[in-house]
Amino acid sequence: MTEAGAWTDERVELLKKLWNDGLSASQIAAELGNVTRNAVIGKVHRLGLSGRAKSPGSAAPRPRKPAARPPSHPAGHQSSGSAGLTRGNTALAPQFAPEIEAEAQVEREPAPAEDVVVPFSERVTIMDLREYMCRWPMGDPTSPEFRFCGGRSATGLPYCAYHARIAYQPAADRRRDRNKAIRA
DNA sequence: CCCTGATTCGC
DNA sequence: GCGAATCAGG
Repeated sequence: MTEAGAWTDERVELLKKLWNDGLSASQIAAELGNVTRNAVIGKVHRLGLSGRAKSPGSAAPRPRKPAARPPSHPAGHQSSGSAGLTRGNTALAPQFAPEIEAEAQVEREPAPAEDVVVPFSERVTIMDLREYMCRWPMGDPTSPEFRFCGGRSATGLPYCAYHARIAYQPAADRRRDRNKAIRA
């Protein structure tokens, strides 16, 4: 039986596929199993796959990175039960170019408040809004009862995963979560 | 608060 | 080669 944390050809190929598909390192790690997102990223770099969705024209400035690493190496604290690598599996937004209608004037629907998807307890006012909270508007902004979704927003997104989908509605809906029943 | 990839460096 | 720790950013 091969080691679970070994990079076999199959795993490497799956890694390439998923990485090329736009999945995040943590998602790939969760999909592969028994590996951390760091391991995935490390392997990705080692394979030379780094820089997936970066600006090709602009060379990323890579000055110096002190990377001060203290001596003590605790290491080996991957709790979360045993093999359950299911922490923040937040859906990330695919990198698609926002369609801009320069000629046609598209009627903007006044973003129907999907109060049904967000419990009242989760809603927040602008006062309680944090950077990591979904800014999906709910209700009439002029109303004192105006609230925001307040859900956990994905990285770099103003909305939570759910509202991000509604807001952008990508042409090609990328399947995010896959039913992984293989967890015997 | 949460996450993302990038990099370093001991193993 | 591997990946935890760390950095830097969103």
